[in-house]
Amino acid sequence: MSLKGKFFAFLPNPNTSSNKFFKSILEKKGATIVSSIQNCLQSSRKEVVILIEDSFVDSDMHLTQKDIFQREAGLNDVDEFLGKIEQSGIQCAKTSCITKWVQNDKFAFQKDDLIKFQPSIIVISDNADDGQSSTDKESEISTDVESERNDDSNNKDMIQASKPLKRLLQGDKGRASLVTDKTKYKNNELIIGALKRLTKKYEIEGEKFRARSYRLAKQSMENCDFNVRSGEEAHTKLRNIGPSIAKKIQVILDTGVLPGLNDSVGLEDKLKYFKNCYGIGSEIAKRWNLLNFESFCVAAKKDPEEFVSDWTILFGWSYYDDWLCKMSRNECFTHLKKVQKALRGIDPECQVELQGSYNRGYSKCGDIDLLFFKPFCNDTTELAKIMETLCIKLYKDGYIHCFLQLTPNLEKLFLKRIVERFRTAKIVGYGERKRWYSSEIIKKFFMGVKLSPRELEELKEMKNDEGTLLIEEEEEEETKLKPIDQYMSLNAKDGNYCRRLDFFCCKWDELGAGRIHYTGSKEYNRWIRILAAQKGFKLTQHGLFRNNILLESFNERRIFELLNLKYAEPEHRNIEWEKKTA
DNA sequence: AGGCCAATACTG
DNA sequence: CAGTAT
DNA sequence: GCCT
Repeated sequence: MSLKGKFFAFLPNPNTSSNKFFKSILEKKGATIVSSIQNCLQSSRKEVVILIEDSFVDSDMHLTQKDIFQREAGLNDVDEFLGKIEQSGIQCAKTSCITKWVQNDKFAFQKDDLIKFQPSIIVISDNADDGQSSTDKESEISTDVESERNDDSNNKDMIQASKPLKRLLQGDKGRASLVTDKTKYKNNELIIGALKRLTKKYEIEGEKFRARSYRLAKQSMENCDFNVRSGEEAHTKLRNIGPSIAKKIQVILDTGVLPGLNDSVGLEDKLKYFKNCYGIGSEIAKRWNLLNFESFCVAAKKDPEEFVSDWTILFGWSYYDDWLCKMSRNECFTHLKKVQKALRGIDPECQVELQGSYNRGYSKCGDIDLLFFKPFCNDTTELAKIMETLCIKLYKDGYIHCFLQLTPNLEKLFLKRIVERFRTAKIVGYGERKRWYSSEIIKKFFMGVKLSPRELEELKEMKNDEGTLLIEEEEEEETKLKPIDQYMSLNAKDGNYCRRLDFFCCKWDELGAGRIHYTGSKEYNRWIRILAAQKGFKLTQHGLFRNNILLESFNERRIFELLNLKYAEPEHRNIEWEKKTA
């Protein structure tokens, strides 16, 4: 297929990342991209095709969400503009037509590809129910978005929930007051600190809702603009502070220490020791603690079944210290390059991107999150196979040191290592287990990897990336594997740490939603999804929905727009950090 | 007394 | 389903 | 653990 002599223009915004990508596709085929839409109108060349982003075209091939379209395209009057296009006879199609052309290797319009400009009142006569309901839905959406916007500007729903978080996105005014409020009241600072620790404590113990209550109480304290003098005062004047927390506040004010917490610090640490191991969550940690285990070796002896049913715990134990240790951005990037290079030899069209804390600009990353996708490919099974092939290659190259999930193919390679770990742990019951793979095809790969000594040397010689804006995180004192458990350790003694590497894949059509999901942070995902739910949407890694109807999944910015949010760069999706730098 | 809850994928 | 993970 |  050659597109020589053909002209294309993208609307409403030619500079989105997806459109940039589409441009390069068309240019490769010989097409010319018209940057200014005014130009193509003036010259009134009929060979121009205008490509309009799918999300602005409804099922009847009419333009919807005109207000947003107008703003994004930088137009003064959409209707006037559309009139001109119609007059000149320029063809308009959905951007996704490119996908069709590429797949069929043919540039041609089919019957319903072209966007219609005549308002079709006729639709109703055909099938009253269908036509009616679908147009109803569209108008419902746009009016709702509209009314949300009005609400926001009146600051109505801002006061209700997650006030500090909303303020974060509101610019500098809110931030400044947040800071001055905070530092003025000494009592409150003390109480907030205590509530924060209690929240963390209950999170470790897996007490989801109790933790939530403390979190909400903490937020109330943070938004409180007077000095709290008694527990009773806090209870009556603030939301989310009930009798129990009020009582604790009173004790803090009286004695300066928080009740119950100092006593249970021991418990907290014991649970943490187990929970820090990959594969151990709050439930197993609690159980082992109740059984008075204080080390993995005791657990291995007295509760070997747990290790046989979830063998990944063995590797969590083996790499305990390494996996708690964070790496530099440079190292993260080196891992990406390594994977990318291997991927080119397997499927050059497949692409891979860093997500997670790296993407959010952290100077230290706990793991490497890689997202795989392939232009126009919506077949995750195909992606899964590519990833599996890649894993096999990287394992044979000595880069991958362990898998935390297996397919039959990977099991063949890796079984020896699992057996070796069981022997070292002196656990015998593993022989009864017949298979160690979970399913034929897996779509997420979790593993442990190490750079080669040579790559590590190169890394050391690299310049620091201090020049860029980096986000530092306060260091937490790390728990170390106890000496008694060291016999299983495969932790680095030479500075070459084992790193956690995750492969995810994503359908091409869901790239935007997938990026939001895997970029995180966890807290940000929670926050934005609650917000979405409050506005009647549902946000997942597969897209933004309303009444289970997909509204958008490809275009990241548009998801923000539909939620009436300003686009947040990944660096601004870090809740704790945003608060601190406010 | 019962709801609150991010939403989802994978394993046994 | 519970548990752990992202 | 707080809210309804």
